[in-house]
Amino acid sequence: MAPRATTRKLPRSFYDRDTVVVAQELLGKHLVHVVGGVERVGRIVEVEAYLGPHDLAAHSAKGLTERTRVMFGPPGHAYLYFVYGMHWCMNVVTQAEGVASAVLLRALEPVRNVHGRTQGPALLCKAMDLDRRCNGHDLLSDDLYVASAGREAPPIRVARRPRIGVDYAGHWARRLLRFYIRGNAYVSRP
DNA sequence: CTCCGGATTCGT
DNA sequence: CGAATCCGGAGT
Repeated sequence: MAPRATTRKLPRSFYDRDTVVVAQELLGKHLVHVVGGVERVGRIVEVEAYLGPHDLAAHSAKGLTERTRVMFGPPGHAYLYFVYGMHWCMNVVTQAEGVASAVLLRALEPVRNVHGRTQGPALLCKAMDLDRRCNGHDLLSDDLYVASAGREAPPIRVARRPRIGVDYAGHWARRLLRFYIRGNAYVSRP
């Protein structure tokens, strides 16, 4: 099936840039996951940047381990992790291989075939059918990727706030590394 | 091997 | 505000 003329898959070079820039530019883009012939699509409305091993809130601050392996890999891949014994959360890996940075997807606005709530990183994964099977997945594949939203996409205003749930990270907890579309109803914590 | 705590969510 | 619920990572 030919891709829609109004949306285009983002190239590797989109992810191979400064993580804060990638985070902000992901807002308004479409996350696409094709499962069993069903194309689930959500508009990204809230994200957080995790900058690398020096960022004490980032998983990669613990160094290269089995869990963080994908974060250390090349850009444009999905890093999914399991937390609190029950939840999956999805990141997109940014910057060059060896630079362990990523952007956490925190909330989506449903576009097509999305069931249930999407306000929060774990709810987002549940609604989009994302779990351990997607960890390490190439975002230039045909079943999991991010696409531009098309020419009809409205202009957005971006809000910057501290990241959620990283109080253990000292001064890094106060950095303004959470970004969301101002006024959007699907933001998890406006 | 054991122990600890988490980039969350839900119910009280 | 505390429980749910499991696994990676750190320590013995």
